[in-house]
Amino acid sequence: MTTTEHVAPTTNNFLRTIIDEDLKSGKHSSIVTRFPPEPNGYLHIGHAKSICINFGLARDFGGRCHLRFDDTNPAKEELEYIEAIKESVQWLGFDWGEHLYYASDNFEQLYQWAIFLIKEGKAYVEDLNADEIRAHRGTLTEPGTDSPYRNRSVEENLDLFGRMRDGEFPDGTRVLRARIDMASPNISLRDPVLYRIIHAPHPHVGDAWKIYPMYDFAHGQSDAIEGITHSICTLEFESHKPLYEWFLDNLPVPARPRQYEFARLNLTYTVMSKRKLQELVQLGIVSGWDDPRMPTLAGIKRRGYTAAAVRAFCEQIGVGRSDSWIDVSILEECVRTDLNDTAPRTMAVLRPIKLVIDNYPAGQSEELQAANHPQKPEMGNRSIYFTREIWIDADDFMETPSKGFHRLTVGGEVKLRAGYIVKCTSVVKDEQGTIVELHGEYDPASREGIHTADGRKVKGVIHWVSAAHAVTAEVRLFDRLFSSANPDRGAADYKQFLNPGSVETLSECKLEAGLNGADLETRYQFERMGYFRQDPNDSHSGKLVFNRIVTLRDAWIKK
RNA sequence: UGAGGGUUAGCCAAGAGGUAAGGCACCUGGCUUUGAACCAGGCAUGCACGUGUUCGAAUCACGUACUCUCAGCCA
Repeated sequence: MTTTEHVAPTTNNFLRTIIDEDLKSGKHSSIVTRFPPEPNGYLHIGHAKSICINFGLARDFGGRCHLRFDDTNPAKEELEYIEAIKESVQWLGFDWGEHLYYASDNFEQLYQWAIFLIKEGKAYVEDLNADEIRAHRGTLTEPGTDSPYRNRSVEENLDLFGRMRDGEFPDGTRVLRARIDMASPNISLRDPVLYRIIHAPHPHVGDAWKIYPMYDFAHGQSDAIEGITHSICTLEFESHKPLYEWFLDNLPVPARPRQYEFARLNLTYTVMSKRKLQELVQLGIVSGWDDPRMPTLAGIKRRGYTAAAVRAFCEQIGVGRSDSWIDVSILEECVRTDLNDTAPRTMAVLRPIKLVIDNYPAGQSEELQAANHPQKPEMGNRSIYFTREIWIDADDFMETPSKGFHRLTVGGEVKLRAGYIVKCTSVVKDEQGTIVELHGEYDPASREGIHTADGRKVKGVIHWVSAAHAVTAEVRLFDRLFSSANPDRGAADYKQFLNPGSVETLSECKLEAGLNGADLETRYQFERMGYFRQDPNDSHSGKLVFNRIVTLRDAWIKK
């Protein structure tokens, strides 16, 4: 890649070690990996880890990575998801080139291999129903027992399997099973189901098939067909590895891929299971799969996170085999690091309160230059305007300041960022006693620096916007969706840990005029407030809507 | 004693018999017109525990504890 992104130096991991050795020993001259999602939902940050591992390894070792849809269950899959998944992978910055595959494109070959197993006496048609099969399977501590149909003749199996394919039997009446070992301590080897009958249209191959292979019968063989060298999946598939290998050993496959497992990503303050994510959408707890609070790639993208930041995050968390919990703050820190570098600065007053500069003439205005980035003069300046009435943030004023507060107070002075030093002289309140307006004076000689005419240093610098020039916008502030670090853990319903304040909508925010009509893609730093970007769905010229991507680090608020 | 994994600092994580990388977090100090960023420094006499092998063990052996995964016609 040619990006100049910040990426933590890639540390070694067990997969890199394995690949290094395979390349060095000549076992492989180049590597082929794959990212194999089932198109049954939207991708989330956990998938991003897998994508970065698979595509990243291929990139770093000069190999290639395929995108393969593991579309073996038409009951759950949809075209919509296929498109959304492609888009997310591309958004993350990866390219499968010519190598887009579907497990369903291998259905005929898989079917022939099933027949091969039947002829070898290694597969049989099962007439038992699902409950009976379960009863025969045994338990974790007890062996299973053979099905009465286990010893059918090859001819009968061939006949029945052909009729299954022809659609002669209804769903659930028969399955094809591998004939392995009902007493195996590894349950996935107790005559696993290979094919089941599903009369449903398939998003990729239409209604060509009435029987569909299970994951186990499709995955390794698809890897072999595509010439995958390193088939990398998550740890829960580890117990399937002997089965994965059993098929490769017992079928005339064209290659011998190897499966390796890594620990899936667990992130704090969110849930990651597809079922729960879907429930949040269905119950209307979030606005959709792309709600900016969702851990989906669609949500993260809409929120304004950059792909570079997500990649840096995946690089930073590493790859291991031990169960781990990554704190969301690490993801947020990656976003800040990326945006600090690239985001132009601007000022926005989120909770406006008016400050009237009594010693500045009404109707007058003056143009000031503000740097777009304090450390990058090459990013240029922008014009802002100083006038008699300006907006400042309500949080930047305290009538009776708490200890350590160094913003504006009555009688106190503060520097307006890129502007003058102002002093607050009085407070105007309504009958209820709420502050409606502040009055103050400015020091005309204080344009440069933070020192007053008599040499004192002003402690606070605050952001502000000219009332005469400001544009009004809606700003959405997001917080974590859950108030518990592990809403998923324990017996309690995860929904009871929902954070009621996960979104706060402020509708009367005052922004610099330059933000009106700004490019939708540009991420800005609203100085002292965080990083923001327009909501791609809801923001338009008539109504500006900004999402807060992430706050700035705040050493003051922590105290 | 069903099988298979895992355990290195608060959170991740490198390490493959030669004396504990790195990142985040945290703490000091510096710099600063963002309480931001940045810079400098600090942060494991110890690698779940125990025993053994060895001149030498996070690395090897044995045992123990805790923890995760598997009993879908899901992936």
